[in-house]
Amino acid sequence: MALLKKSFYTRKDVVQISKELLGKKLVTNFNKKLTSGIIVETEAYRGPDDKACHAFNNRRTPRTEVMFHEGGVAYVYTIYGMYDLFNVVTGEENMAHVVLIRGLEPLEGLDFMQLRRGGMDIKPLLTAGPGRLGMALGIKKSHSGVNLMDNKGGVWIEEIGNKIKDTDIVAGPRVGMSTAEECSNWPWRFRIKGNKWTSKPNHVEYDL
DNA sequence: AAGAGGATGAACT
DNA sequence: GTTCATCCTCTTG
Repeated sequence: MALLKKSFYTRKDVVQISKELLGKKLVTNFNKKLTSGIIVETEAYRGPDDKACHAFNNRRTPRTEVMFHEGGVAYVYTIYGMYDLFNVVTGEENMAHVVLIRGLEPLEGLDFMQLRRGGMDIKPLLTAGPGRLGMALGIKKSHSGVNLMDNKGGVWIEEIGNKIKDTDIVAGPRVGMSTAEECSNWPWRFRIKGNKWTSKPNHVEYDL
């Protein structure tokens, strides 16, 4: 097992990190239930100048506080009352940069994922979409702030030598940005081209 | 195949 | 009281 190191997470360019997270292996291990998958879709959020980010303009609240932590921890929050979305905190301390994980290709613990998803068949709907993959992996809001660079918190990310080339990545606008105006058009949503385990594109996408 | 509406709760104003 | 970085089910064509 090769855990991603701090030097990966603390770089300044959250968009670059978003692209590099594609092809990495995300693992959870709660109560001896090991589940894992390849990250196939990500979305970048940049606090200081990104209206779509919870921490826009460096706004600190009890919820966003963890985003200002040094890179390498998890940021998890509940949306619409029912879904816990998993984000990776990046950048140096006091930089509110995060990457939302939106799609996962299942690798291990498929049976646990199915159980957590109500006995659903093994098909893309099992883990395509941030709410779905959070549920399949058993990630909850209480995991916000856990360290991703060791396996003590039950959540971590591994390097498995699966390098994704720029030509295998497509970019597109982000989702759910009704109040974010011009920021909603920033092409900061990345997916592995042709991968079936991602959520559906909502707009035109283009090659890098 | 595509769209509408409901479920549901925490954070913020 | 309003706002959500969502998902699921039920409807229509």
